[in-house]
Amino acid sequence: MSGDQEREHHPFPYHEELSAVFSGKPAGSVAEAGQRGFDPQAVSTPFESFTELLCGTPTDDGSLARAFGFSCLAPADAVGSGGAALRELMADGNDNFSCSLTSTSWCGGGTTPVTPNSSASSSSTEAAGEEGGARRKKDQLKREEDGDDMSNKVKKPKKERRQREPRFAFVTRSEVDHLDDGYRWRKYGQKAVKNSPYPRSYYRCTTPKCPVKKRVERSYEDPTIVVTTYEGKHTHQSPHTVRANTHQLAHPLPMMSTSFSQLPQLGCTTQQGNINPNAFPSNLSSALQPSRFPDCGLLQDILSSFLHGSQP
DNA sequence: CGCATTTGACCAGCGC
DNA sequence: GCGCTGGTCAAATGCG
Repeated sequence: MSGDQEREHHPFPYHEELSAVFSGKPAGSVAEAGQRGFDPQAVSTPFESFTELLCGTPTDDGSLARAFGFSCLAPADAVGSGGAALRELMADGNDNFSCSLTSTSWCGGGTTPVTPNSSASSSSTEAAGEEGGARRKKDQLKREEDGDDMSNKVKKPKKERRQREPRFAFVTRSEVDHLDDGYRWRKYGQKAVKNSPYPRSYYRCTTPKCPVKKRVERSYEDPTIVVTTYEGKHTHQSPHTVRANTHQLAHPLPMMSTSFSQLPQLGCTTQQGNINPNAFPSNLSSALQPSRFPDCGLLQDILSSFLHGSQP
């Protein structure tokens, strides 16, 4: 595929979605900021606390944030500093970076649909371009044959503008695209990502009425880096958590434990946008008592597994 | 057969 | 207003 050559050069496959998550700002505005070169002055919206972000608890006491050594996944001004740092880190192939969970490979617990290296598909914009146009015509023809004209078709009622759920992202070094995080996901879409040969996949939690969605995409500069963006809050317990509880935590979240066995590598971005690789282990255990975490879903699983791992 | 994935189209937002 | 892009839908297909 020659799409790579046609790519505009970017120091880093920056995705506004990710920075939106990091900044707590709506993607659109962050995208703007990104296009303007991460002007920190332009980004002043306070972001939510980490726990608020994850659990929706307004009564956050900030302990988690302190434990992480930063106010959230990224401070507001990190869209400027951290965002740039993020790019540099990614470009350098640095293992430590803002809440990146560096694992050499994700040992999915059996149910992981392993997609080794999403191929450099034909994707890109050309797929949606001429080819897409042809397909559209084809589909139009098909509809006409079926007597199904769009003009006659009773269109679905327009969806009212949805409010964006808080999002956060995990940047993981992994060989598989879809990381098994204990929840069950149904893939509902895939899109070519601009400037990247790797498509972005869209997943929805399969639990009825659970609004959580996630997007998974790879960095084109470092295909081993997977960016998983979560949106929303689980309205249920992780099936895996239930299972783990059933087993009295004899082997709590085995797959997660495996994946996070390299947590010492895990770094956090501080308020200054610096990497604070030591923030996790020392502070987390004191701040992240299980009682502080109601059903936070994914991250609870992750953190609890981490805590169990660090506090045998 | 039921559920998950694939895939092309549609729709809305945004920038120009 | 137009084109581009991200996000979603839903029919077709695959798989256990």
